[in-house]
Amino acid sequence: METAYTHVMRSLSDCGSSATCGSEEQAAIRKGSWTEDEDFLLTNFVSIHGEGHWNSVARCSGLKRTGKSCRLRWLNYLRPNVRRGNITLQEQLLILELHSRWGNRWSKIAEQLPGRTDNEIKNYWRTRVVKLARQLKCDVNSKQFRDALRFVWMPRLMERINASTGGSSNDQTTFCSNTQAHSDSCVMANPQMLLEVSSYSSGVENVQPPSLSESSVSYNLMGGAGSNNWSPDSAEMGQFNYSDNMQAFEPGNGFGGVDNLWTDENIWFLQQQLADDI
DNA sequence: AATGTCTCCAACCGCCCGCAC
DNA sequence: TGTGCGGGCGGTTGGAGACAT
Repeated sequence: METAYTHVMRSLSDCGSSATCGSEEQAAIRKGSWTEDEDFLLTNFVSIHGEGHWNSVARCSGLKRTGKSCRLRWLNYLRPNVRRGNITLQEQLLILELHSRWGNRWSKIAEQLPGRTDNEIKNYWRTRVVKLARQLKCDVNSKQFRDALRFVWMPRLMERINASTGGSSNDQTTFCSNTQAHSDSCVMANPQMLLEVSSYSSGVENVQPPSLSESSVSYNLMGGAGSNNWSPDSAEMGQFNYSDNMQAFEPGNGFGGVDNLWTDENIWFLQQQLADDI
């Protein structure tokens, strides 16, 4: 029985004797935006021969493109099931979470967002998150900014998700640790979002996104005392500590007892950004 | 209306890794 | 074991459109 792989190899091998496969045709490599005709050619070629062996695809399809260019165009644009359009609130939340865990592992993050490409996520991060860090005049990789994401931005996203889904107390899940005493500061989220997060994370081999517990329903956003000091260790444990709530970001309180980044002006600015822009 | 500036994102680049030989 | 090639990944760039002046 012929596998997809052997089919591709045989097809491309056949192509090797084709008149359209001459190296002289590669003399002028095209760059820049793809035309409709090029998209059509590539789509047809891949639908017949399958993905992979992109240099051969470039040679044999008649496209005056590099293999890398063909691969990129296919993966980021032409491939079926590519999701286009705005990143949803749920997706934003997941990106922030996964980035806090994995850093700039865009392809790994993209695996958890069906239909989204690493390029798209990378662009989102650069245009939205890095921009915000720049406006706050802090490094995007600094602890201060990461704290801002975890304690302000992500809870804010969850609030907006709740608001947009119109959940009631019956169809929401309260995100509290079992030992959390401050019930008034628990974060609520719609189970649908959790299910989406859960489905995103299925199939991950070694590590699970930190948003999930074993049951995929309870989500420990609330740490114990002193939980405002985020650490990679706590993330590794699968525990997010979004508390001790927004008080830490109120003007004059500073944050984490550390620096002077969280000036009144910065905090006000951040909250305005999150309220208006996200 | 014309020009300058900013934002977003598609595409490119260079590095690295795995695999075949 | 060394080498070359293909493919994947993250970083960066450039152009088009939106917006401001």
